[in-house]
Amino acid sequence: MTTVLDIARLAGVSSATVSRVLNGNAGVKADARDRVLAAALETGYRPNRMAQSLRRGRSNTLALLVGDIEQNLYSSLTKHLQASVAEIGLDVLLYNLDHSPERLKSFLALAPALGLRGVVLATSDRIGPEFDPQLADLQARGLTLLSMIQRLDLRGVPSIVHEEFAATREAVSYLLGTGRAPVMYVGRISTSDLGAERYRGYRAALAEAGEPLRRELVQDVRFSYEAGYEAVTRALDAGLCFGSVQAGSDVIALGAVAALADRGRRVPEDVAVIGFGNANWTAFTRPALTTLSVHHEAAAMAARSAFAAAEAGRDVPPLVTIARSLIRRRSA
Amino acid sequence: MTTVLDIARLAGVSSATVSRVLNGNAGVKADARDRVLAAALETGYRPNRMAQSLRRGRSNTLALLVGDIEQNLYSSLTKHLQASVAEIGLDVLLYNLDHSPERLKSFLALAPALGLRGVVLATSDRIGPEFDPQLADLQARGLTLLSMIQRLDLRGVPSIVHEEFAATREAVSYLLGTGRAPVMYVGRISTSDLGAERYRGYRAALAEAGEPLRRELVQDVRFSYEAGYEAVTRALDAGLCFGSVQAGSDVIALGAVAALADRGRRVPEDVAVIGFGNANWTAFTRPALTTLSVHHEAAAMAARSAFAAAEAGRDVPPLVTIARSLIRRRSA
DNA sequence: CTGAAAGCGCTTACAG
DNA sequence: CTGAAAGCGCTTACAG
Repeated sequence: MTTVLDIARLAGVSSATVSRVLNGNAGVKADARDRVLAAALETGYRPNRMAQSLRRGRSNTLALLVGDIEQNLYSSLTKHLQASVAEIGLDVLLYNLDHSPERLKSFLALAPALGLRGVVLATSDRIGPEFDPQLADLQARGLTLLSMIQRLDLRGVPSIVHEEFAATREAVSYLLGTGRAPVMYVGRISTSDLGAERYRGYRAALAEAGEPLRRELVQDVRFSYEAGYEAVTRALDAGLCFGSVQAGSDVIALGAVAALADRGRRVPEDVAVIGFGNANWTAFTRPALTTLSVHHEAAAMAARSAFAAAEAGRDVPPLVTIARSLIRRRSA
Repeated sequence: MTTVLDIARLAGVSSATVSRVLNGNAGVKADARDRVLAAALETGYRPNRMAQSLRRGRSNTLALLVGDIEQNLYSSLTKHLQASVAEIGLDVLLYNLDHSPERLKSFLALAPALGLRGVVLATSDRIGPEFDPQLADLQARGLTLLSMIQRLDLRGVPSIVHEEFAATREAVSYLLGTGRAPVMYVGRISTSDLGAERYRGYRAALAEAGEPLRRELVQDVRFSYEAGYEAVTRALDAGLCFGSVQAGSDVIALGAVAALADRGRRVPEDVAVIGFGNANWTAFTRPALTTLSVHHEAAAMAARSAFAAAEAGRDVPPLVTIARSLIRRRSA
C-alpha cells in the first residue's frame, strides 16, 4: 500500500506538504502541488482511512439505526440516505434494531468508541427519555445526531419527519366524505408517538364530521401483516359493522384486505381500505392500495444538508416536517 | 474518553499489560489481570476502535454490497447477516449498488483504503471477470470475500448461494403436472447467471414433460413489478394462450397477477402463477402467492461461520448451496 | 510475567 | 510556503 511518505518521496516534498495538497489546504506552491497530484494519480494513492480517522478523531462513517430493515419504510429510507450522504463522502454503518430497545442500548454503549461522524435514529418505536443522557453525551463528543422517523427535536435531537396528524385526518375525512362510515382504525398507538399522532388525526376527522368514536373499532396493534389480518378478522367475526378501514401502515392494510377477502367482503365495494406509507408494492396489489405518500428522497436530501451544515459549523434546523398526500388508487 | 493509559495508571501496570488482559492474551498474573478488569469495568472503558484498527491493520467492519436494499431479497439478507456477524463482533458497512456496475467499480477502488475485514457481494447482476483482478487484490490484502447471491466460487470467491435450477424445474413440473401448460416464463435471463439457471430449470421441466419450448412465451425482463406487469399484459394483448406463469421473482409474479386481474383473468382458476423467493408479503396478497422458498437465516449462519473460519486461519468452504422448496399457497 | 519502546499512517501546530 | 516533529490510542515484538 502506498503511503503519504511514498508520495512525498516521489514528489520531492515532505509528508506535511502532501497532506496539505490532498486536503485542499491553502498555501502550497503550484509546482509542488502539481508534483504531489501527479504522484498521487500515478500510484493510485488513497489515504488510509483508519489513520485519517485516528488522527482527526473521527471517521467518515455514519451509523444508521433502523427499526427493521426488512420493512419497506426502512429499506427505502436506507437506500436514499446512503446514496445521499455518499455524495458528501460519508459511509453508512447499518444497525438493525429489530424493534429491540436492548439493541439500541448496546449500540449506544459502544458508539463513543467507534469514532462516528454521526448517528441517524430511524425507528418508530418510542425512544424514551432514559436514553437522553447517552444521546447528549454523543452530541457533546461532536457527533451529529438526527432523528428521521420520530420527533426528538424537543429533546435536543434535530429531526426530519413526515407529517402524521393532518395526513391521517385527510384520509379519514375522505373515507367519511365518500360514505364509508363507520371507519375502523387499525394501527400502533400506544408505544409509538407517530402512531399516536396518526390516531389523533383519525379522531379529529371523526369529530369534525360529527361521528362518534367507537372504541371497539379501534385496534392498537403492531405494524405487521399478521396484526392487520388478525384485527380485522376478529372484528368481522365479532359481527362489528364498518364501512372502511384506516390502517396505520401499508402492511397492516394488506393484512386487512386479505382478512376481508377471506371473509367474503369485497374491497372497495363492501369495505374501503386506506394504507399508510406508499410502500413499493402498493400499486401492484389488486385492488391497488390507496395510501398516504412518503418522501424518502426529500428526507434524505434534508439529512445530507444537515450533516453538511454541521460539518461547516452552521446551524442545523431543529425540525423539518414533510407533508404527505393521499394517493388514490383502487382500495378506497 | 478514557484510554488504555488511564486504565494502566488505575491498575498500577503498563499499557502493554492492559492490552494483554483486554485481548485475552495468555501470561498475565491473576492479580494484575483482576486490577485491570476492575479498572476497565469501573470506568466503562472501551478501546478506541480507530486506534485498534490502525494498529492491527484492519477494522471490525464488513462491507455489504447489495443489488438494491429496497427489494425484500436484499433487505432480508441484510437483516440476518447483520445480526449474525454482530455476534462475532463485526459491523456492517452498507453499500447499495442500485444495480449499477459503476457503483461497484467505485467501491472497489476505495475498498483497499478502508481497512475492511471482509466484503460480502450480494447482487444478482452478473459480476464480470473484469473485476477479478481487484477482487484478487483484496484477497491478497487479507480481506475475506464472500458472494451470497451469485456463484463466484469458480473465480476464487467463496460463495453461499441458493439452488436455482432444480427449484425452478420442480415448480414448472408442478405446473405441468396440474395441467397448466403452456407455461409462460417471465424473468431475468440474459444479464444474471442465477436468472439463467432458473430459466434452465424451466426448460428442463418442459423437456422432461415433452412440452415444446415456445419462444414467444419466454420474456427476458428485469426483476421488477412493472416488468412482470408489462410482459404479461403484452402477452395477453397479443392473444397468446398460456395456462400458467412461472416468474423469476416474487415482484414479477405480483406484477403478473395484477396484469391478469386487469385483463379479467382469474388466478388461479384461469391462469396459475408461481413466484420466486418467498418475500415477506407473499402470504398476504390475495390470492396468496405460491413461491419458492429462501433461507436467509441459514445463509447468514454460513456466512458467519465462514468469517469465523477465515479469522482462525481455517479453510473456508468454496461453495455452500442451500436448497429451496415449493411453498404452495393459492396462486398455483 | 512485565515494561519501555516502536510504530501503524496520517494531520497539524510550530518554527523558520 | 515548507519541513521536522509530535501525537492520535492502540498492540506487539523485544528485552529482561
